[in-house]
Amino acid sequence: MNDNELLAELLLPDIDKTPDYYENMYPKRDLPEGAKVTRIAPSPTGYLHLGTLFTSLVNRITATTSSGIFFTRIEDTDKKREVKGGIEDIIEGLKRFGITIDEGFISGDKQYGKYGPYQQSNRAEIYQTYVKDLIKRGLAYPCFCTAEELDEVRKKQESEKIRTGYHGEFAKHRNITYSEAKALIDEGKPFVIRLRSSGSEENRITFEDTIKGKIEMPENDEDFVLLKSDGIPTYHFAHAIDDHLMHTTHVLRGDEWISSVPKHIELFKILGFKVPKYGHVSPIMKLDNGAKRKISKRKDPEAAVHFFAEQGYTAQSVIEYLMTIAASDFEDWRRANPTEDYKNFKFNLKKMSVSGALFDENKLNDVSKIKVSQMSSSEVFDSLTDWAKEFDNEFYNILTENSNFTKRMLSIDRDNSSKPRKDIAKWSEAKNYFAYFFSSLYCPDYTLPENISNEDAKAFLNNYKDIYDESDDRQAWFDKIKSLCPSLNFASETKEYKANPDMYKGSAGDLSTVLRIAITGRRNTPDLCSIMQVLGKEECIKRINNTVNSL
RNA sequence: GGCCCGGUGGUCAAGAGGCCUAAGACACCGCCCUUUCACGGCGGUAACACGAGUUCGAAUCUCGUCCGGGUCACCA
Repeated sequence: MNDNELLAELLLPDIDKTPDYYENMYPKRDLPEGAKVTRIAPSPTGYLHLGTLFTSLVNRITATTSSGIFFTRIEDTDKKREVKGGIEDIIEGLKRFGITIDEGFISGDKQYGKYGPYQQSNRAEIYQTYVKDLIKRGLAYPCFCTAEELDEVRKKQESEKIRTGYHGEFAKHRNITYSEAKALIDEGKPFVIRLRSSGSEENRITFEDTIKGKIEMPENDEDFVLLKSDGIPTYHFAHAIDDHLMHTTHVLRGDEWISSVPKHIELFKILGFKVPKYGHVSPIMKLDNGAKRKISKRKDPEAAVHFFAEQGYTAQSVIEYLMTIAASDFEDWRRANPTEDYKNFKFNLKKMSVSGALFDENKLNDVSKIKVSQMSSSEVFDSLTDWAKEFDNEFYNILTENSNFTKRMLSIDRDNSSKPRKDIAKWSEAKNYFAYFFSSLYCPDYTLPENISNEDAKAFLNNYKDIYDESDDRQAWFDKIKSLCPSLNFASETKEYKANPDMYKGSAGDLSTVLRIAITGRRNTPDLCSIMQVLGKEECIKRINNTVNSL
C-alpha cells in the first residue's frame, strides 16, 4: 500500500466498499429520450417557505412537461439546525399545493423509489466510500485545524485584504504526510476531510445556466470540506454524490447557489461524473422601506406558506400566482385557456425571469379572485368551511348550522351565471362579505344616498313590502320597484332620468339602493333579487320594518 | 472588500440593431353599459438608471459609473 492508501485506511477503516458497488446499485434510469429528472432537496430546518414552494413548482413542472421524474430528498446533514416535524411540514405542504411527488419522501415518514435512501443522514456510508476513494487517489486529505485556527486565518486574510478561505498557502494540512496524520489521530485529534483542489484562481470556467444563460467565474481553488468531523458530508459533496447516483439531469435551485457552482463542477469532474444542467431561480423579493430584498423567513409572515393557508387563499390560487412569476408567457396562455389545468402549460425555463420578482399582493388577489369565481358553490362551500373549521370556529359554526342556506347563499351570481362575480380573493374576507346573511353577524348601516330623503325611503319601503312577492323572477321583481317610481316622482327608466335629471328626484336605481340598504344594510352586494329569495319573505319584511323604524 | 448576477411605468413583464411614436397584465383614474356591486367594453396617467463609445441607426452590442441583489462556514 502506498501512503495515500494507508491514509485512507487510517481515516476510514470501516469502509469496505468501492464506488463501483454503488454505481452498479443505482443504474441509469429507464426514461424516454429528453425526460428531465428534477428534485427538491429541502433541509428540515423550519417550515415550508414560499421560495421552496416556488422552486418545487419549477422543478415539478419541468419534470412534468418532459415526462420525467420529480423526486424529493431530505438534506438533513446539519443536525444542529434540524427542527422536529420539519420533513413532514415540507412534504405535506407540497402535497397540499398539489405538487405531486414521484419519488423520494412522499410523506413525513415514508419514502418510495429505487434510488434511496432519500435522506442524507442515512447515506453516510455511501459518501464515505467515495471520500475514501478520493483519499486513495490523493484528491482529498484530512485537516486538523480547529474552528479557532480557521477563524484566525480568516481574520488575517481580511486585514491583509487577501481572498478568504482555505486555499494555497493557507491550506495548512494540504501536504500532510501519512505519519504526521497518524500521530495526530493517535492523539485523538478530530479532523475533517478536505478536497485537494487542483483549480486555480487564474483559470476561468464557464457554464450555461438554463435560466440565467452563460456564466463565467474563476475556477475553484479552495480545499473545501467534504466530510465534517462527524463523518457527515457538507452540502457540496452530498449534492455531487446524490445527484449523480440518483441521476438528476437538472439541478434547479435557488440562485444563492450560483457562487458554489465552481466547487460543484470540480467535484463532478474529479469524481468522473457527468455534470448536470444547472438552473438558478431568482428569489421572490419584498419591498422593505423602499428597498428590494429577498423575502425573509424571520421577518416576513408571507415567507411561510402557512400564512396563505391562514389567510384563506386556496392552494390553486397561490400556485396560479406563482406560475405568473415563474413564466412570463403564462398569463397569455391562461387567457387563451381559462379553465385548463396549469400542468398542461408548456413550461420553458428560458422564459423565467433572471431577476427576482417582488411579491405582489394585488396580483395574487386578482389571480385568486378569478380562480374563486370559477369555483362552483359546492366547491366554495367545501373549501370555505374547511378553512373556517381550522381558522375561524365561530364562522364555521355559523356556516354549517344550516348548510342548505349557506349553499344557496354561495350560489348567488355563481352557478349558472354567465358572468360570475370576481369578489373574493381569500376566505378570511368571507365573514364580512356575507355578514348580512346571518343574524349573529348582521350589523347594518342605514345611511342613505344623499339624494334620497328619509321620507321618500320610508314611503317607498312601506309601499314595497305590500307588493313584494317571493316568487317573482328578476324581471317581475324589478318591475315592481319601477311601478312605485311615479308616485314618488322617481324616474322608472335610468335613461329617462339621465335625460331630464331636473324633473325627478332620482331613478329606479336609487330606489333599488334603498331596498338594498334595507335588506342588507349596505350598498354593495351581489344580485339583490336572489339575496331576498335566499333570505325569505319573512326575514325581508322584518328587515324592511326595522329599517323604516330606524330612519 | 473579492467574486457573481441583475437594472424597461408603482408591480409583473414583452423586447434578440431599424417593425418602438416601447406590447400586455395588476393597481390607479375617467367614460360607457347597468336596478346596486361586480362583470364587461373603451380610454387615460406612467418606463428603457446615467455617461461614453460602436453603428447610417441602440431599450437591444461594448466599456465605465451608479444603484440593487446574492455569495464568501465543519449551514443548507
